[in-house]
Amino acid sequence: MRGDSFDPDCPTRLVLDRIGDKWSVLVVLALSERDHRFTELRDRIGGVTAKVLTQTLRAMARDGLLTRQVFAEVPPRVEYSLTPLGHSLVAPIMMISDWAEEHVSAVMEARDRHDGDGRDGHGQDGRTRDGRATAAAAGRG
Amino acid sequence: MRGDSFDPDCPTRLVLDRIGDKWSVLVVLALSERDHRFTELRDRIGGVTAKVLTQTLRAMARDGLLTRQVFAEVPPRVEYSLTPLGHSLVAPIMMISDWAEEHVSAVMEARDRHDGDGRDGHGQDGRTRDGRATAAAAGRG
DNA sequence: CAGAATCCTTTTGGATACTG
DNA sequence: CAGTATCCAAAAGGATTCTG
Repeated sequence: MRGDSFDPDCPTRLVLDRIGDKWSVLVVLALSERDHRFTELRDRIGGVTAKVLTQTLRAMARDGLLTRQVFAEVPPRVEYSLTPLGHSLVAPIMMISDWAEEHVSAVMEARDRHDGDGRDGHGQDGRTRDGRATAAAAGRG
Repeated sequence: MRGDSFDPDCPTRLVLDRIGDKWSVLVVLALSERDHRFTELRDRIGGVTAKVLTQTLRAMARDGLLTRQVFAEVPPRVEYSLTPLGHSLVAPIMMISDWAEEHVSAVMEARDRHDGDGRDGHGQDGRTRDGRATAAAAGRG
């Protein structure tokens, strides 16, 4: 048995929440190659605001995925790097990322197909279009 | 080169958004073993409301990850099953799920450590506690 | 059973201004 | 540079009620 990600009380859910955050994924990917400082991360990821990036980084640090090293220099410098735990997450995340990049066109096509589908039908979901799927029509009570 | 998940304009982001949705992950896991009808899914996943599950399923159907087969019976029956595209997502998602279940304790410990850390310090982020990290303190302005 | 509709609370997240 | 603080708009998400 693989587990109880299905159990809402299982802490695995919390972990999935963190991984499920899209920014976390991008942060892991960015840090997997080299460590970055704050602005580098923000610049690299693009589309993320300082506030959200800060939140993401804090949460990830709290979960032991990365460390935050402050250099008391002027101008200030803060380096973020993955912990071993964070590194262990790189491979799984890369698989997701790879999947996304590989199948993005298929998804977009499916989306177009679905969007343009409502024209002739009433936008249900295929399959019932020929009425063939109406099985039995009985139900036992 | 592995890609531009970093580019906010790249549709890969949209895909990551969908995958990043925690409910989608659980739906894929549930459907990876057998197809489910609506209530089965809701029951299995637990913690999800009908509204949110519906939204998730619609979005996933739109993206070609699953199909929704309506049986015109009474009582109504709707079966959800993964498409080949959806099936191709199972392996990557299982890796994530596996990671979560394997490292959940490490994450929780890190979280506890971090939470209890603020007692003696002022809750910054370690590393600077011994003042050792203050490098150079010069900066060339 | 499988949702749709409505309402409402909570969370998320962006823009802006400010700080050490 | 690396954030923090504040305000505010948008979206997510839950509870409830209703329907075919």
